Amino acid sequence: MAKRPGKGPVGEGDVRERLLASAAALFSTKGYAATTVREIVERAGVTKPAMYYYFRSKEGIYLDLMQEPLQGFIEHLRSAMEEKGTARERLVRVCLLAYDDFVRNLSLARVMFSIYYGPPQGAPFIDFDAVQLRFQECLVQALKEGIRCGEFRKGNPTDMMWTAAGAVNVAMELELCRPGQSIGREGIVRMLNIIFDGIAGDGRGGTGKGKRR
Amino acid sequence: MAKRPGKGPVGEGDVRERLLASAAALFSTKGYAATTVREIVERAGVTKPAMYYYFRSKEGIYLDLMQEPLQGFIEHLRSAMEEKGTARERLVRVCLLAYDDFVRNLSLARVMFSIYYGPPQGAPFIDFDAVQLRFQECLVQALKEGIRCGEFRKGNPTDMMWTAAGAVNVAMELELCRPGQSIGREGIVRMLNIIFDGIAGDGRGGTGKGKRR
DNA sequence: GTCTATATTGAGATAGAC
DNA sequence: GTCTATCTCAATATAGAC
Repeated sequence: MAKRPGKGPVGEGDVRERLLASAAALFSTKGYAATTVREIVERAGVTKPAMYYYFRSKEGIYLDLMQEPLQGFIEHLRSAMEEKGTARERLVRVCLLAYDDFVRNLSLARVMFSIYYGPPQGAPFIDFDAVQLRFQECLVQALKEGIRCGEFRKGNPTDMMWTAAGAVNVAMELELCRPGQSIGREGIVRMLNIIFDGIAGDGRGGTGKGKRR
Repeated sequence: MAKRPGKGPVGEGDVRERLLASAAALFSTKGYAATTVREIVERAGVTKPAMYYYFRSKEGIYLDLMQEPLQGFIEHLRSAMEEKGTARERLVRVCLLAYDDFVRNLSLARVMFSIYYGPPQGAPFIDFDAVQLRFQECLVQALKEGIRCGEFRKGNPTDMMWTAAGAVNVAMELELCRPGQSIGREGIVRMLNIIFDGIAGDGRGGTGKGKRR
């Protein structure tokens, strides 16, 4: 009532949005446990009861914050898998999609990373693993199709999936801890090309050790 | 004085060791910020002043805990790079070494992961990036030698390094969040073989898309 | 060296006015 | 809806006895 009754395109954002943005920034720079609600509300320019009004607790604002981008990613995966193309194209597309979503929500992705791979920090449980699994299933599906139609050589699609997922993860992790040196989408494509083509000698006179299978 | 004056092989561990073990377990299951000094000392079976006697603070026990394995890893890298072998063998060796050290110190590695890739959680700064950089330099060195002597095809050694590092990271991350399904050392070797050999069609009648360069 | 007891600070959360 | 003021509890850290 005091500020905006909730009408029209909000310029700076209403209280709820400001609280979410503030929490995202703080959780991602200090961590969930190390962030206090006092800091969240101060940064948002409101007081504590405002936070407890919109979200029931510190856990509540965390859950509201994280779950929406995760649902979005699942949805993006679904549509991407419906598009056409060769197996290789589909694989690259899904990898870049994951990376794009990651970068778009970089702050929350940092929080997710630290909780998914590390200790929960007292934060309420979110099933990040289910999302990760969904992503990996998409990769495996593309790889299996590629193997079936002869686009890829025979082999263990799960191993191939992990190798490709590793390339995507590396690009994400670079974005997290050396933002300036990130290799970006182009880097992912180059890594995937390496995986597709291999790096062992191509007859230029190497030792030829790599010619297995 | 009350327990052991510090003589002979300590069976269960003296107070200092018990405190370190307790802190490692708690930091890795709850996170640095979410772990309290009270929990650390209770699990170690001592009282708070004992902790403040051996370490000056919660930050102190964290630093003592993390730094020793990091120094060990740097040292292991150094000796591994002095051994002989083909570039491919050296690359695989360094990757497995990193993985072995990671698994050996899994609890602390989990804490490191969450702080290196995520928010610092209020923990004092440790230059994990310098260690990571050292590891990557070893990989690049092996790759450059392999390219120079024709064992690997020409290409960007940095991109190749990231791809290999991604494979190692994936194995580590699986160990962290799906310990039962970890692909282990053998999985790393299989992923590196994929990177060496590529997964694109090998003339079995595929679309032949992969034959760039 | 290790304890009991306590100081001190700041956390998450709420009551109740407006 | 948003505030001031405050409750309650647990955190890190320390003083001082033994």
